[in-house]
Amino acid sequence: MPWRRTITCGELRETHVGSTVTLNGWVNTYRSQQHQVFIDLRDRYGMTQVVFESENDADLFAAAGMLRSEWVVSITGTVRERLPGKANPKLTTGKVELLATKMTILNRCPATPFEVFSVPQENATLADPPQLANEDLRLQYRFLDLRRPTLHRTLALRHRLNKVIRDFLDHERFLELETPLLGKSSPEGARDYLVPSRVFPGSFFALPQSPQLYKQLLMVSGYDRYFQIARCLRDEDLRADRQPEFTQLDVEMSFVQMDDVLTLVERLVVDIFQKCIGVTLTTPFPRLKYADAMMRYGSDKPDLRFAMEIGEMSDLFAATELGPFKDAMAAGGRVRGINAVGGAPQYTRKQLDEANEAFKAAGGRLLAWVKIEADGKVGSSIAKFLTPETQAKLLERFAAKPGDLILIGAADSEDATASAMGGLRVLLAQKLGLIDPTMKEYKVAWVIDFPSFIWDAEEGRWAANHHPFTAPRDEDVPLLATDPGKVLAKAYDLVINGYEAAGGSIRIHDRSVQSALFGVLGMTQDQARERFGFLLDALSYGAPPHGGIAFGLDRFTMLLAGTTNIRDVIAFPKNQRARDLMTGAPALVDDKQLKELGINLNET
RNA sequence: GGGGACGUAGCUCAAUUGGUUAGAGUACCGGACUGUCGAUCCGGUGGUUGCGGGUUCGAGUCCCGUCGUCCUCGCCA
Repeated sequence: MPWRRTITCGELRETHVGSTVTLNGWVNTYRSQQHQVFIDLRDRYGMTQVVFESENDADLFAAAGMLRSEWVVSITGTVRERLPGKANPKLTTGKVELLATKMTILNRCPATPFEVFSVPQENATLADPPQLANEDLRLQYRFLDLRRPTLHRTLALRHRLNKVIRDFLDHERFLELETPLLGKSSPEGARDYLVPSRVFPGSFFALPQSPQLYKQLLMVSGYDRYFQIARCLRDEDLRADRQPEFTQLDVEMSFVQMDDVLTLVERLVVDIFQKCIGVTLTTPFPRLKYADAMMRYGSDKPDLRFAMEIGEMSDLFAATELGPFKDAMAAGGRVRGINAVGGAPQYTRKQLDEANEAFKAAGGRLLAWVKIEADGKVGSSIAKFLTPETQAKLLERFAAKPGDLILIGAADSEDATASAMGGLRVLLAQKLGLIDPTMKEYKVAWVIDFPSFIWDAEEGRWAANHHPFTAPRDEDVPLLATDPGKVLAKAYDLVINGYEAAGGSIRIHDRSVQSALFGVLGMTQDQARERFGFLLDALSYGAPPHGGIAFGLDRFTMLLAGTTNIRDVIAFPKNQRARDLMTGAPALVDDKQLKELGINLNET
């Protein structure tokens, strides 16, 4: 092929001056003058300026004048140093340019529905167009949006992440094994995506929510160190950090205890941060008990980049006549406070009212405020109910200084109070500018000692917090029979900057413990067998002690890339309603296809 | 299912209290220009203000409905 490239658009330097090369790429921008046409030619690797001069070849010059953005061309020419003072420091190739002698137009491109050209930056990288179009339009033309250099970089980062993981785990003697996509629906957990069976009309496969059951079976089969970079599917509503199909790094190990898993994962995470973005993390990662995390940060995945801890205030208001606080505590809730340090000037009375409304919408009873003005004067929305002693204790407890804003909230249960205050804590931090949206700082921690069970008030029974094969702490096993709410699990979450990056547990391999646990969940042996028959079978045939973890790789890539939008780290994502705006999926299918599957649609 | 924000030219946005012919930048088309680099300069094309209904002398603006996108609560072993 005469047009085949001999070098990429990011490589030419002064050492190439004088040589003849061929570049292939997209026209990024064009600048035409009377006697020169300049083209910035772009590919994955960078950008190179090509110049066409009228005095050399009139036909070629005329053809160059026709070029438009996003045309695909092959250009052969001579590398030459730019004229003195004409170097472009924003381009890595900026000291040279290609004097074109031959051009092949490989493909034309109509005016694009939005601008896709790249902008050279001061630090010699390429950035997005100055104004990004609406995301739905960009998703519809994802193949154009994906030309953006930041998306190229993010997907390359994702590749690197996968590679580092595979290298690390391979070196640790893990086997990468695949598990089925077409499986069996289980009643627990998220809503399944179903796939109808043609051979068995009326029967359905379920796409996996995770490879959880299979990886435990692999342990039973003696593959004592397994991992998989697995696609998982859950038919639940989406968020900025949730897609219906997402990728997990699934890991399981035999003959291990919790510390073995945590230590290995710490080494892996350190390796990832070092090799993917050059950030050095120190180990061991701090371990935070679930109960402490909920008390101090109001979240089981606290953002530890800022302090601003929540404090217990129930004792100060034990005898209060303030209705909402009194009622909340009578209902079993708590009164807790937080000091938005230096926040007093940032909040008007109206904004505090809005904060109260938001707090109530999040399940709280009342969010009161205490402002310490610059002159030390104290104002409060509940001044009538604050005795001087209470106020003094309050200020002392938060080490309040002039300019501080203390917010005190109550809700009808301990959990509700904690999470409402936790939501408030994050809002305050955002408002006070304590959170760097570009994620240049990373705070990594484990959250451990999760309760094994949560009370399902609707159903009036205990439900598994993690999943029903999560082992309780050894010392808590007796509590299964007496006080299930106090049982803590050998479960752990890896939390980074307020995101749950990974979660896992040690599994039960002891039959009597498993029975006791099913008992708590209100399941008889027969019911358990019916639901999890093959796994229980397998566990009874000589299961080794085992445990593992699963990473949300999309979220992990988000953290490494410094974005808060999961669609930025997935080549072809779905929108918030789980639609693919490019392909139009999901879509209606032929009656013939439905008929083969034995499916009749309801009239709607 | 609930709450919030948004929808105006291909794209990004503006349009005073409801008031005359809905503007700007960019893209696109044409022209000019001796080295540009998100080129510049001059000119031009481009609009069912998401869609439907209502109020009004008059609606981009107000009201109702609907569609779409994002954020969020519920939901997410």
